Amino acid sequence: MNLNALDLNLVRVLDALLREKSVTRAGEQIGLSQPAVSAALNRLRHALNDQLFVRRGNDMVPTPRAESLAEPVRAALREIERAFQPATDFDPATLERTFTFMGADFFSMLLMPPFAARIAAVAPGLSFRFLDSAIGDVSKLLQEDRIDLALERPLEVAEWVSSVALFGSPFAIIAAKGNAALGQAGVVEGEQVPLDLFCALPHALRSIDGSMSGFTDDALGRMGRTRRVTLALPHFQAVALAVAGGPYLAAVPTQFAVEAAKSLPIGIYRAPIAIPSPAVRMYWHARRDDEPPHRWIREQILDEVGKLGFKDWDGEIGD
DNA sequence: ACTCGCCGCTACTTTGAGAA
DNA sequence: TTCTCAAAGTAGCGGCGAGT
Repeated sequence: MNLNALDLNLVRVLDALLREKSVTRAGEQIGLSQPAVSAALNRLRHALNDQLFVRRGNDMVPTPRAESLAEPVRAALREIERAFQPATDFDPATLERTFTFMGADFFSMLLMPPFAARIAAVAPGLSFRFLDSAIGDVSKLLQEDRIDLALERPLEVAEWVSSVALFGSPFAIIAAKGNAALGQAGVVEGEQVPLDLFCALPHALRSIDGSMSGFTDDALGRMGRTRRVTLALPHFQAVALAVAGGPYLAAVPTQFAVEAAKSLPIGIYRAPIAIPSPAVRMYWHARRDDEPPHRWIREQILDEVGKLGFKDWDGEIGD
C-alpha cells in the first residue's frame, strides 16, 4: 500500500464508514457531503487496494479487510485525539460545567441527592441535570452529546459506547402495610409471598414504554405462570405511591424498596420465584474515556454507589 | 530573508442522471 | 431510498519566480 496516499481525513472517513455502514450517515457524522465521502472511499480503495465496502441494497457491507481495520483505526484515532487534547491541570474546584445524566427515577431519588451534595462541596462550579429514561435511545443521545452518562440496566448499545457495571439490583416485592390479601394469608413482612397468591393479586409495574410486562413476567412465563399487571406507570416513585394506597404488589429494585419504605406505608416481601436482575450499568461515549472531568465524575459516581452500600446487595454483577 | 502574485493541484460543494 | 459517477464551479494550499 501507498502510505503517502493516506491522510488523516481518509482515516476519519474510514472510521465513520465502519461505524455507520452508510456513506450518507458517515458524512453527516464527520461533516462532509455524501459525494465527498464517496470520493474519499474511492481514494481509500485505491490506497488500500481493496473494495473495503460492497453495496448490498441500502447497506454498505464491509469486506474482511475493512473489518480487520476497525479496531486498529479506532484505537489510532483515540490515541491521536488524546495526543492533541490540551494538557490541562484538571482541578475539580475550578471546573465550570453542567453534566447531564439519564436514568430511572430510582437514581434521581437515591443517588443524585447525596451525590450532588457531595460534589458541591468539592466542585461548586458543577451543575447536574437528570433526564428520565423515556427521553430516548442511549446511543443516539450520547452520540448527539445530549447526555454525558446513562445509568441503565443492560442495553443494546453501539460499539463505541463504553460502560461499567455499577451494582446488582435484585427485586423485592412491595405491598401496602395492612394489605388485606396478604394479611388474610398470614404473610408477614420479610416473608415470601406464596406463588398462587402472587399470581392472583393485581400488580403495578414501572414501564417507560407502556409495556405491561417485565423481568418478573419473563421469570413467571418460564414456569408456565402469569400474573395480573393492572397498572403500568413510568416512574418507580409513582409505583410505590400506588402500592401504598392500593391493593397492588410490585417488584422493584431492593434498594428502592428500602428507601421508599422509610417514607411510605409499605412493607417489603420476598418474591416466590427467582427474578433475574442484571447489573445496573453506567454508559458513556468512548470518546470521553480519557477526558479528565468526565473520568473524574465517573469515579465519583462509582465511589458514591459504594458509599451508599448498593454493591452489598447480592444481585448479579456482570462483567 | 521575506513578501507577493501566479499557477497547478486537490478536495470541496451542488446538481443531476442513472443504478441497485 | 441510497448509492455511484460526472460536471462545473469554488476555495485552500504549496511551489516557484520576481521584487524589495
